[in-house]
Amino acid sequence: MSVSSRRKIPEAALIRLPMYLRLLGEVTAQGVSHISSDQLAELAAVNAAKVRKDLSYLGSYGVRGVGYEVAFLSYQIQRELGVNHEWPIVIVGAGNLGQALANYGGFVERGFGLVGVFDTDPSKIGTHVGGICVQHLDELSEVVQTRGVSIGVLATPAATAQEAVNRLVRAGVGSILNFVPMVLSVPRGVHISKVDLAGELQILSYYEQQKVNSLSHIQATTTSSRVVSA
Amino acid sequence: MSVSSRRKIPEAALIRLPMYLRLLGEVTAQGVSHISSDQLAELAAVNAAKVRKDLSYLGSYGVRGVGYEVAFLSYQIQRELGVNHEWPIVIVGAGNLGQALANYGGFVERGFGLVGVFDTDPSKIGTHVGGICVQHLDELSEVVQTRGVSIGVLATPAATAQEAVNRLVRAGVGSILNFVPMVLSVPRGVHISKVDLAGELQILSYYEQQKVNSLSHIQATTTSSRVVSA
DNA sequence: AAGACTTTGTGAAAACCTGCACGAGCGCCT
DNA sequence: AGGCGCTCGTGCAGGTTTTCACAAAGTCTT
Repeated sequence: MSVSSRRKIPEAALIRLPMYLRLLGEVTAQGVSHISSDQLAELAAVNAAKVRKDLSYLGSYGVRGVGYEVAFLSYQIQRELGVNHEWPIVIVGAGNLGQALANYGGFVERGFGLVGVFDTDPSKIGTHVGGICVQHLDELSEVVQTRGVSIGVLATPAATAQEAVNRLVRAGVGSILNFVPMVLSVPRGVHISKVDLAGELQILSYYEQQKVNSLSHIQATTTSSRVVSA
Repeated sequence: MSVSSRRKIPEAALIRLPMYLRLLGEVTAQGVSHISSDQLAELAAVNAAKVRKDLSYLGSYGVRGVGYEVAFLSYQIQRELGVNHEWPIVIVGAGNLGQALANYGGFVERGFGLVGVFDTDPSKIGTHVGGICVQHLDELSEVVQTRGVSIGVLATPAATAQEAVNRLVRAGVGSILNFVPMVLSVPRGVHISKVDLAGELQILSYYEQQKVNSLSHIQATTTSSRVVSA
Protein backbone atom coordinates (compact mmCIF):
# COMPACT_ATOMS: atom_id res chain seq x y z
CA MET A 1 0.00 0.00 0.00
CA SER A 2 1.26 3.43 -0.86
CA VAL A 3 2.67 5.24 2.13
CA SER A 4 0.66 8.44 1.79
CA SER A 5 -2.71 6.70 1.64
CA ARG A 6 -1.91 4.73 4.81
CA ARG A 7 -4.68 6.56 6.63
CA LYS A 8 -7.17 9.19 5.75
CA ILE A 9 -6.64 12.53 7.43
CA PRO A 10 -9.71 13.95 9.19
CA GLU A 11 -11.08 17.05 7.49
CA ALA A 12 -10.50 19.21 10.56
CA ALA A 13 -6.83 18.33 10.67
CA LEU A 14 -6.38 18.60 6.91
CA ILE A 15 -7.52 22.21 6.94
CA ARG A 16 -4.64 23.13 9.24
CA LEU A 17 -1.87 21.43 7.28
CA PRO A 18 -1.42 24.29 4.78
CA MET A 19 -0.98 26.66 7.72
CA TYR A 20 1.64 24.47 9.38
CA LEU A 21 3.44 24.12 6.06
CA ARG A 22 3.53 27.86 5.58
CA LEU A 23 4.81 28.46 9.10
CA LEU A 24 7.50 25.85 8.66
CA GLY A 25 8.60 27.64 5.50
CA GLU A 26 8.87 30.85 7.46
CA VAL A 27 10.97 29.40 10.25
CA THR A 28 13.20 27.67 7.70
CA ALA A 29 13.88 31.08 6.17
CA GLN A 30 14.94 32.19 9.64
CA GLY A 31 17.43 29.36 9.82
CA VAL A 32 15.56 27.24 12.36
CA SER A 33 16.23 23.54 11.89
CA HIS A 34 14.10 21.98 14.63
CA ILE A 35 10.79 22.95 16.17
CA SER A 36 8.68 21.61 19.02
CA SER A 37 4.92 21.19 18.93
CA ASP A 38 4.74 23.93 21.55
CA GLN A 39 6.58 26.39 19.37
CA LEU A 40 4.61 25.50 16.25
CA ALA A 41 1.40 25.74 18.24
CA GLU A 42 2.37 29.21 19.38
CA LEU A 43 3.01 30.31 15.81
CA ALA A 44 -0.24 28.80 14.61
CA ALA A 45 -2.18 30.09 17.60
CA VAL A 46 -3.60 26.66 18.39
CA ASN A 47 -3.27 24.07 21.15
CA ALA A 48 -0.01 22.08 21.18
CA ALA A 49 -1.79 18.75 21.59
CA LYS A 50 -3.76 19.55 18.47
CA VAL A 51 -0.58 20.15 16.54
CA ARG A 52 0.82 16.81 17.66
CA LYS A 53 -2.36 14.95 16.83
CA ASP A 54 -2.64 16.64 13.45
CA LEU A 55 0.95 15.73 12.61
CA SER A 56 0.53 12.21 13.92
CA TYR A 57 -1.91 11.51 11.08
CA LEU A 58 1.05 11.83 8.71
CA GLY A 59 3.17 9.39 10.67
CA SER A 60 5.59 9.52 13.57
CA TYR A 61 7.96 12.14 12.31
CA GLY A 62 8.87 13.80 15.59
CA VAL A 63 11.67 12.90 17.97
CA ARG A 64 10.86 12.77 21.65
CA GLY A 65 12.78 15.26 23.69
CA VAL A 66 13.81 17.12 20.52
CA GLY A 67 10.82 18.04 18.41
CA TYR A 68 10.39 17.95 14.64
CA GLU A 69 13.06 18.53 12.05
CA VAL A 70 11.65 21.42 10.06
CA ALA A 71 12.86 20.38 6.61
CA PHE A 72 11.78 16.78 7.02
CA LEU A 73 8.37 17.68 8.41
CA SER A 74 7.83 20.22 5.62
CA TYR A 75 8.59 17.56 3.08
CA GLN A 76 6.18 15.09 4.66
CA ILE A 77 3.34 17.62 4.76
CA GLN A 78 4.05 18.57 1.16
CA ARG A 79 3.99 14.97 0.10
CA GLU A 80 0.76 14.31 1.94
CA LEU A 81 -0.91 17.38 0.47
CA GLY A 82 0.48 16.51 -2.91
CA VAL A 83 2.21 19.86 -3.22
CA ASN A 84 5.70 18.44 -3.63
CA HIS A 85 5.05 18.84 -7.34
CA GLU A 86 3.31 21.63 -9.22
CA TRP A 87 -0.37 21.41 -10.12
CA PRO A 88 -1.63 23.13 -13.23
CA ILE A 89 -4.86 25.05 -12.65
CA VAL A 90 -7.41 26.83 -14.79
CA ILE A 91 -9.65 29.76 -13.93
CA VAL A 92 -13.12 29.97 -15.43
CA GLY A 93 -14.52 33.50 -15.48
CA ALA A 94 -12.31 36.47 -16.32
CA GLY A 95 -14.33 39.11 -14.52
CA ASN A 96 -13.16 41.14 -11.59
CA LEU A 97 -12.45 38.28 -9.29
CA GLY A 98 -11.17 35.92 -11.97
CA GLN A 99 -8.64 38.49 -13.11
CA ALA A 100 -7.49 39.21 -9.60
CA LEU A 101 -7.06 35.52 -8.89
CA ALA A 102 -5.13 35.11 -12.15
CA ASN A 103 -2.79 37.88 -11.05
CA TYR A 104 -2.55 36.65 -7.47
CA GLY A 105 1.03 35.67 -6.82
CA GLY A 106 0.19 33.43 -3.88
CA PHE A 107 -0.94 30.56 -6.07
CA VAL A 108 2.23 30.06 -8.06
CA GLU A 109 4.26 30.72 -4.93
CA ARG A 110 2.62 27.74 -3.29
CA GLY A 111 2.72 25.28 -6.12
CA PHE A 112 -0.08 26.09 -8.52
CA GLY A 113 0.66 27.12 -12.08
CA LEU A 114 -2.02 28.89 -14.05
CA VAL A 115 -2.34 27.34 -17.51
CA GLY A 116 -5.63 28.76 -18.70
CA VAL A 117 -8.21 31.49 -18.15
CA PHE A 118 -11.60 31.09 -19.80
CA ASP A 119 -14.65 33.20 -20.42
CA THR A 120 -17.49 33.44 -22.90
CA ASP A 121 -17.50 37.23 -23.24
CA PRO A 122 -15.97 38.07 -26.66
CA SER A 123 -14.63 41.37 -25.30
CA LYS A 124 -12.54 39.48 -22.73
CA ILE A 125 -11.18 36.80 -25.05
CA GLY A 126 -7.72 37.61 -26.31
CA THR A 127 -6.89 39.93 -23.43
CA HIS A 128 -4.05 38.93 -21.13
CA VAL A 129 -4.39 38.38 -17.40
CA GLY A 130 -1.78 36.87 -15.13
CA GLY A 131 0.47 36.24 -18.12
CA ILE A 132 -2.21 34.13 -19.79
CA CYS A 133 -4.32 34.87 -22.83
CA VAL A 134 -8.03 34.56 -22.05
CA GLN A 135 -9.61 31.85 -24.20
CA HIS A 136 -13.18 30.96 -25.01
CA LEU A 137 -14.78 28.43 -22.72
CA ASP A 138 -15.05 26.08 -25.69
CA GLU A 139 -11.27 25.65 -25.53
CA LEU A 140 -11.44 24.48 -21.91
CA SER A 141 -11.59 20.77 -22.60
CA GLU A 142 -8.62 20.89 -24.95
CA VAL A 143 -6.42 22.72 -22.44
CA VAL A 144 -7.49 20.61 -19.48
CA GLN A 145 -6.65 17.45 -21.37
CA THR A 146 -3.36 18.46 -22.95
CA ARG A 147 -2.06 20.08 -19.77
CA GLY A 148 -3.40 17.43 -17.43
CA VAL A 149 -5.37 19.88 -15.30
CA SER A 150 -7.31 18.43 -12.40
CA ILE A 151 -8.03 21.55 -10.34
CA GLY A 152 -10.24 24.40 -11.51
CA VAL A 153 -11.20 27.75 -10.02
CA LEU A 154 -14.69 29.04 -10.64
CA ALA A 155 -15.29 32.80 -10.72
CA THR A 156 -18.11 33.32 -13.22
CA PRO A 157 -21.38 35.20 -12.71
CA ALA A 158 -23.95 33.12 -10.81
CA ALA A 159 -26.13 32.64 -13.89
CA THR A 160 -23.51 30.67 -15.79
CA ALA A 161 -21.78 28.94 -12.88
CA GLN A 162 -23.52 25.58 -13.07
CA GLU A 163 -22.90 25.31 -16.79
CA ALA A 164 -19.24 26.19 -16.22
CA VAL A 165 -19.01 23.48 -13.56
CA ASN A 166 -20.54 20.96 -15.93
CA ARG A 167 -17.92 21.82 -18.52
CA LEU A 168 -15.09 21.59 -16.02
CA VAL A 169 -16.27 18.18 -14.91
CA ARG A 170 -16.78 16.96 -18.46
CA ALA A 171 -13.30 18.15 -19.35
CA GLY A 172 -11.91 15.99 -16.55
CA VAL A 173 -11.32 18.39 -13.66
CA GLY A 174 -11.66 16.55 -10.37
CA SER A 175 -11.66 19.38 -7.83
CA ILE A 176 -13.16 22.84 -7.99
CA LEU A 177 -12.65 25.91 -5.87
CA ASN A 178 -15.88 27.87 -6.12
CA PHE A 179 -16.05 31.61 -5.54
CA VAL A 180 -19.59 31.93 -6.85
CA PRO A 181 -22.17 32.28 -4.07
CA MET A 182 -24.31 29.41 -5.30
CA VAL A 183 -24.90 25.80 -4.41
CA LEU A 184 -23.54 23.80 -7.32
CA SER A 185 -24.10 20.17 -8.06
CA VAL A 186 -21.30 17.90 -9.12
CA PRO A 187 -21.19 14.17 -9.75
CA ARG A 188 -19.96 11.87 -7.00
CA GLY A 189 -16.18 11.78 -6.88
CA VAL A 190 -15.71 15.41 -7.81
CA HIS A 191 -14.66 17.58 -4.93
CA ILE A 192 -15.98 21.11 -4.65
CA SER A 193 -15.12 23.61 -1.96
CA LYS A 194 -16.52 27.07 -1.73
CA VAL A 195 -15.42 30.51 -0.62
CA ASP A 196 -18.29 32.91 -0.07
CA LEU A 197 -16.68 36.31 0.35
CA ALA A 198 -19.84 38.23 1.25
CA GLY A 199 -20.90 35.34 3.47
CA GLU A 200 -17.70 35.72 5.46
CA LEU A 201 -18.51 39.37 6.03
CA GLN A 202 -22.03 38.49 7.11
CA ILE A 203 -20.59 36.21 9.75
CA LEU A 204 -18.41 39.04 11.02
CA SER A 205 -21.46 41.27 10.94
CA TYR A 206 -23.16 38.84 13.32
CA TYR A 207 -20.37 39.23 15.87
CA GLU A 208 -20.45 43.01 15.56
CA GLN A 209 -24.22 43.01 15.91
CA GLN A 210 -23.87 40.90 19.06
CA LYS A 211 -21.57 43.55 20.50
CA VAL A 212 -24.09 46.27 19.70
CA ASN A 213 -26.89 44.22 21.20
CA SER A 214 -25.08 43.52 24.42
CA LEU A 215 -24.21 47.18 24.78
CA SER A 216 -27.82 48.26 24.29
CA HIS A 217 -28.82 45.53 26.72
CA ILE A 218 -26.56 47.00 29.39
CA GLN A 219 -27.90 50.44 28.62
CA ALA A 220 -31.48 49.18 28.83
CA THR A 221 -30.74 47.48 32.14
CA THR A 222 -29.11 50.62 33.49
CA THR A 223 -32.00 52.73 32.33
CA SER A 224 -34.65 50.49 33.85
CA SER A 225 -32.82 50.29 37.18
CA ARG A 226 -32.72 54.05 37.14
CA VAL A 227 -36.44 54.06 36.59
CA VAL A 228 -36.95 51.58 39.39
CA SER A 229 -34.70 53.47 41.76
CA ALA A 230 -36.34 56.79 40.89
CA MET B 1 -33.13 41.25 27.41
CA SER B 2 -32.78 42.03 23.74
CA VAL B 3 -34.47 39.48 21.53
CA SER B 4 -31.57 38.80 19.20
CA SER B 5 -29.07 38.05 21.96
CA ARG B 6 -31.47 35.54 23.53
CA ARG B 7 -29.08 32.71 22.72
CA LYS B 8 -25.74 32.36 21.11
CA ILE B 9 -25.76 30.57 17.77
CA PRO B 10 -23.24 27.73 17.45
CA GLU B 11 -20.44 28.49 15.02
CA ALA B 12 -21.35 25.57 12.76
CA ALA B 13 -24.92 26.80 12.36
CA LEU B 14 -23.88 30.44 11.98
CA ILE B 15 -21.75 29.61 8.97
CA ARG B 16 -24.80 28.29 7.12
CA LEU B 17 -27.07 31.25 7.79
CA PRO B 18 -25.66 33.41 4.97
CA MET B 19 -26.35 30.54 2.57
CA TYR B 20 -29.93 30.11 3.74
CA LEU B 21 -30.45 33.85 3.47
CA ARG B 22 -29.17 33.91 -0.07
CA LEU B 23 -31.35 30.97 -1.09
CA LEU B 24 -34.39 32.60 0.47
CA GLY B 25 -33.66 35.70 -1.58
CA GLU B 26 -33.58 33.58 -4.71
CA VAL B 27 -36.88 31.86 -4.06
CA THR B 28 -38.47 35.19 -3.16
CA ALA B 29 -37.45 36.44 -6.60
CA GLN B 30 -39.26 33.43 -8.03
CA GLY B 31 -42.41 34.44 -6.18
CA VAL B 32 -42.35 31.69 -3.58
CA SER B 33 -43.96 32.78 -0.31
CA HIS B 34 -43.55 29.67 1.86
CA ILE B 35 -40.87 27.02 2.06
CA SER B 36 -40.46 23.82 4.05
CA SER B 37 -37.27 22.69 5.70
CA ASP B 38 -37.18 19.86 3.18
CA GLN B 39 -37.24 22.23 0.24
CA LEU B 40 -34.67 24.57 1.75
CA ALA B 41 -32.48 21.60 2.61
CA GLU B 42 -32.64 20.45 -1.00
CA LEU B 43 -31.56 23.88 -2.23
CA ALA B 44 -28.76 24.09 0.30
CA ALA B 45 -27.71 20.48 -0.26
CA VAL B 46 -27.84 19.68 3.43
CA ASN B 47 -29.96 17.54 5.75
CA ALA B 48 -33.47 18.84 6.50
CA ALA B 49 -33.13 18.23 10.23
CA LYS B 50 -30.01 20.35 10.17
CA VAL B 51 -31.91 23.19 8.53
CA ARG B 52 -34.62 23.03 11.18
CA LYS B 53 -32.09 22.91 14.00
CA ASP B 54 -30.11 25.79 12.54
CA LEU B 55 -33.23 27.90 12.19
CA SER B 56 -34.45 26.94 15.65
CA TYR B 57 -31.52 28.86 17.12
CA LEU B 58 -33.17 32.03 15.83
CA GLY B 59 -36.50 31.19 17.45
CA SER B 60 -39.61 29.27 16.49
CA TYR B 61 -40.40 30.95 13.23
CA GLY B 62 -41.84 27.99 11.34
CA VAL B 63 -45.45 26.87 11.26
CA ARG B 64 -46.10 23.18 11.70
CA GLY B 65 -47.79 21.66 8.71
CA VAL B 66 -46.96 24.70 6.59
CA GLY B 67 -43.26 25.53 6.70
CA TYR B 68 -41.56 28.90 6.93
CA GLU B 69 -42.80 32.15 5.48
CA VAL B 70 -39.93 33.20 3.24
CA ALA B 71 -40.13 36.94 3.82
CA PHE B 72 -40.46 36.62 7.56
CA LEU B 73 -37.67 34.06 7.86
CA SER B 74 -35.41 36.20 5.67
CA TYR B 75 -36.03 39.14 7.93
CA GLN B 76 -35.24 37.14 11.04
CA ILE B 77 -31.99 35.80 9.62
CA GLN B 78 -31.04 39.30 8.51
CA ARG B 79 -31.77 40.69 11.93
CA GLU B 80 -29.78 37.97 13.64
CA LEU B 81 -26.81 38.42 11.32
CA GLY B 82 -27.14 42.17 11.68
CA VAL B 83 -27.49 42.63 7.93
CA ASN B 84 -30.88 44.33 8.10
CA HIS B 85 -28.89 47.52 7.94
CA GLU B 86 -25.82 48.40 5.90
CA TRP B 87 -22.35 48.06 7.38
CA PRO B 88 -19.62 50.38 6.19
CA ILE B 89 -16.36 48.56 5.49
CA VAL B 90 -12.80 49.53 4.70
CA ILE B 91 -10.19 47.66 2.72
CA VAL B 92 -6.55 47.92 3.71
CA GLY B 93 -4.17 47.11 0.88
CA ALA B 94 -4.87 48.27 -2.66
CA GLY B 95 -2.84 45.61 -4.44
CA ASN B 96 -4.22 43.01 -6.76
CA LEU B 97 -6.58 41.42 -4.34
CA GLY B 98 -7.54 44.62 -2.55
CA GLN B 99 -8.55 46.21 -5.84
CA ALA B 100 -10.55 43.20 -6.93
CA LEU B 101 -12.36 43.11 -3.60
CA ALA B 102 -13.06 46.83 -3.89
CA ASN B 103 -14.62 46.25 -7.29
CA TYR B 104 -16.44 43.11 -6.22
CA GLY B 105 -20.16 43.77 -6.51
CA GLY B 106 -21.13 40.97 -4.13
CA PHE B 107 -20.30 43.00 -1.04
CA VAL B 108 -22.56 45.96 -1.65
CA GLU B 109 -25.24 43.61 -2.97
CA ARG B 110 -25.30 41.89 0.39
CA GLY B 111 -25.23 44.86 2.67
CA PHE B 112 -21.65 46.10 2.88
CA GLY B 113 -20.76 49.56 1.66
CA LEU B 114 -17.15 50.35 0.91
CA VAL B 115 -16.18 53.67 2.49
CA GLY B 116 -12.42 53.56 2.28
CA VAL B 117 -9.43 51.89 0.61
CA PHE B 118 -6.03 52.39 2.16
CA ASP B 119 -2.45 51.72 1.22
CA THR B 120 1.00 53.10 1.99
CA ASP B 121 2.34 52.98 -1.56
CA PRO B 122 2.44 56.60 -2.87
CA SER B 123 1.85 55.38 -6.45
CA LYS B 124 -1.47 53.85 -5.39
CA ILE B 125 -2.73 56.76 -3.33
CA GLY B 126 -5.09 58.99 -5.29
CA THR B 127 -6.06 56.29 -7.77
CA HIS B 128 -9.68 55.17 -7.79
CA VAL B 129 -10.84 51.62 -7.16
CA GLY B 130 -14.42 50.53 -6.66
CA GLY B 131 -15.57 54.13 -6.84
CA ILE B 132 -13.32 55.07 -3.94
CA CYS B 133 -10.16 57.14 -3.88
CA VAL B 134 -7.26 55.24 -2.31
CA GLN B 135 -6.02 57.06 0.77
CA HIS B 136 -2.87 56.79 2.83
CA LEU B 137 -3.08 54.40 5.75
CA ASP B 138 -2.55 57.37 8.06
CA GLU B 139 -6.09 58.50 7.17
CA LEU B 140 -7.56 55.19 8.32
CA SER B 141 -8.38 56.21 11.85
CA GLU B 142 -10.15 59.37 10.72
CA VAL B 143 -12.37 57.51 8.25
CA VAL B 144 -13.13 54.62 10.61
CA GLN B 145 -14.23 57.02 13.29
CA THR B 146 -16.25 59.46 11.22
CA ARG B 147 -17.98 56.73 9.24
CA GLY B 148 -18.46 54.41 12.18
CA VAL B 149 -16.68 51.48 10.54
CA SER B 150 -16.44 48.29 12.56
CA ILE B 151 -15.49 45.77 9.87
CA GLY B 152 -12.24 45.83 7.94
CA VAL B 153 -10.82 43.73 5.13
CA LEU B 154 -7.12 43.02 5.11
CA ALA B 155 -5.33 42.47 1.80
CA THR B 156 -1.83 43.83 2.27
CA PRO B 157 1.48 42.06 1.64
CA ALA B 158 2.42 39.71 4.48
CA ALA B 159 5.24 41.92 5.67
CA THR B 160 2.96 44.79 6.62
CA ALA B 161 -0.14 42.83 7.65
CA GLN B 162 0.38 42.82 11.41
CA GLU B 163 1.03 46.55 11.45
CA ALA B 164 -2.11 47.11 9.39
CA VAL B 165 -4.10 45.01 11.83
CA ASN B 166 -2.76 47.01 14.74
CA ARG B 167 -3.89 50.20 13.05
CA LEU B 168 -7.32 48.79 12.28
CA VAL B 169 -7.75 47.76 15.88
CA ARG B 170 -6.47 51.07 17.22
CA ALA B 171 -8.85 52.90 14.91
CA GLY B 172 -11.74 50.98 16.44
CA VAL B 173 -12.47 48.19 13.98
CA GLY B 174 -13.92 45.18 15.82
CA SER B 175 -13.87 42.48 13.15
CA ILE B 176 -11.37 41.76 10.41
CA LEU B 177 -11.56 39.57 7.34
CA ASN B 178 -8.01 38.53 6.62
CA PHE B 179 -6.86 37.48 3.15
CA VAL B 180 -3.18 37.55 4.07
CA PRO B 181 -1.76 34.07 4.62
CA MET B 182 -0.38 34.87 8.05
CA VAL B 183 -1.37 34.25 11.63
CA LEU B 184 -2.18 37.65 13.06
CA SER B 185 -2.59 38.58 16.67
CA VAL B 186 -5.44 40.75 17.85
CA PRO B 187 -6.51 41.81 21.32
CA ARG B 188 -9.28 39.89 23.06
CA GLY B 189 -12.67 41.00 21.84
CA VAL B 190 -11.59 41.62 18.26
CA HIS B 191 -12.80 38.99 15.85
CA ILE B 192 -10.60 37.89 12.98
CA SER B 193 -11.48 35.37 10.33
CA LYS B 194 -9.22 34.29 7.56
CA VAL B 195 -9.46 33.22 3.95
CA ASP B 196 -6.34 31.48 2.71
CA LEU B 197 -6.78 31.21 -1.05
CA ALA B 198 -3.70 29.11 -1.76
CA GLY B 199 -4.47 27.03 1.32
CA GLU B 200 -7.84 26.14 -0.15
CA LEU B 201 -6.13 24.92 -3.29
CA GLN B 202 -3.68 22.87 -1.25
CA ILE B 203 -6.61 21.11 0.39
CA LEU B 204 -8.03 20.30 -3.04
CA SER B 205 -4.60 19.14 -4.07
CA TYR B 206 -4.70 16.63 -1.21
CA TYR B 207 -7.89 15.09 -2.55
CA GLU B 208 -6.48 14.93 -6.07
CA GLN B 209 -3.28 13.39 -4.77
CA GLN B 210 -5.33 10.76 -2.93
CA LYS B 211 -7.01 9.86 -6.22
CA VAL B 212 -3.62 9.51 -7.90
CA ASN B 213 -2.30 7.43 -5.03
CA SER B 214 -5.22 5.04 -5.01
CA LEU B 215 -4.88 4.60 -8.78
CA SER B 216 -1.19 3.82 -8.52
CA HIS B 217 -2.01 1.47 -5.69
CA ILE B 218 -4.38 -0.45 -7.93
CA GLN B 219 -1.79 -0.44 -10.66
CA ALA B 220 0.89 -1.66 -8.26
CA THR B 221 -1.40 -4.44 -7.05
CA THR B 222 -2.24 -5.41 -10.64
CA THR B 223 1.42 -5.37 -11.60
CA SER B 224 2.52 -7.51 -8.70
CA SER B 225 -0.25 -10.04 -9.32
CA ARG B 226 0.87 -10.19 -12.92
CA VAL B 227 4.37 -10.92 -11.70
CA VAL B 228 3.02 -13.59 -9.38
CA SER B 229 0.89 -15.14 -12.10
CA ALA B 230 3.71 -15.00 -14.65
C1' DA C 1 25.62 4.78 33.59
C1' DA C 2 22.09 6.84 36.00
C1' DG C 3 19.09 10.45 36.89
C1' DA C 4 17.00 14.83 35.48
C1' DC C 5 14.77 17.01 31.93
C1' DT C 6 12.34 17.54 27.59
C1' DT C 7 8.97 16.45 24.17
C1' DT C 8 6.36 13.16 21.44
C1' DG C 9 2.38 10.13 20.55
C1' DT C 10 -1.93 8.66 22.14
C1' DG C 11 -5.77 6.85 25.25
C1' DA C 12 -9.60 8.81 27.42
C1' DA C 13 -12.74 12.51 28.67
C1' DA C 14 -15.19 16.41 27.30
C1' DA C 15 -17.26 19.32 23.99
C1' DC C 16 -19.40 19.93 19.85
C1' DC C 17 -21.99 18.64 15.69
C1' DT C 18 -25.05 15.72 12.85
C1' DG C 19 -28.93 12.91 11.71
C1' DC C 20 -32.76 10.08 13.03
C1' DA C 21 -37.14 9.54 14.84
C1' DC C 22 -41.08 11.08 16.75
C1' DG C 23 -44.26 13.96 19.56
C1' DA C 24 -46.69 18.25 18.99
C1' DG C 25 -49.10 21.64 16.55
C1' DC C 26 -51.32 23.50 12.49
C1' DG C 27 -54.46 23.61 8.30
C1' DC C 28 -57.80 21.37 5.53
C1' DC C 29 -61.57 18.44 4.42
C1' DT C 30 -65.69 16.29 5.39
C1' DA D 1 -66.19 19.26 15.36
C1' DG D 2 -63.24 15.61 14.46
C1' DG D 3 -60.00 13.17 11.87
C1' DC D 4 -56.19 13.29 8.56
C1' DG D 5 -52.04 14.74 6.57
C1' DC D 6 -48.22 17.64 6.74
C1' DT D 7 -44.18 19.79 8.85
C1' DC D 8 -41.87 21.88 12.76
C1' DG D 9 -39.06 21.51 16.94
C1' DT D 10 -36.19 18.63 19.65
C1' DG D 11 -34.52 14.49 22.61
C1' DC D 12 -31.26 11.23 21.80
C1' DA D 13 -27.75 8.36 19.78
C1' DG D 14 -23.75 8.26 17.01
C1' DG D 15 -19.85 10.57 15.10
C1' DT D 16 -16.18 13.95 15.00
C1' DT D 17 -13.09 17.24 17.07
C1' DT D 18 -10.69 19.18 20.88
C1' DT D 19 -8.26 19.01 25.06
C1' DC D 20 -6.10 16.85 28.91
C1' DA D 21 -2.81 13.98 30.95
C1' DC D 22 0.71 10.77 31.02
C1' DA D 23 3.73 6.83 29.62
C1' DA D 24 7.40 6.22 26.39
C1' DA D 25 11.50 7.68 24.43
C1' DG D 26 14.79 10.59 23.52
C1' DT D 27 18.88 14.20 25.13
C1' DC D 28 22.01 16.20 28.46
C1' DT D 29 24.69 16.48 32.68
C1' DT D 30 27.41 14.69 35.96
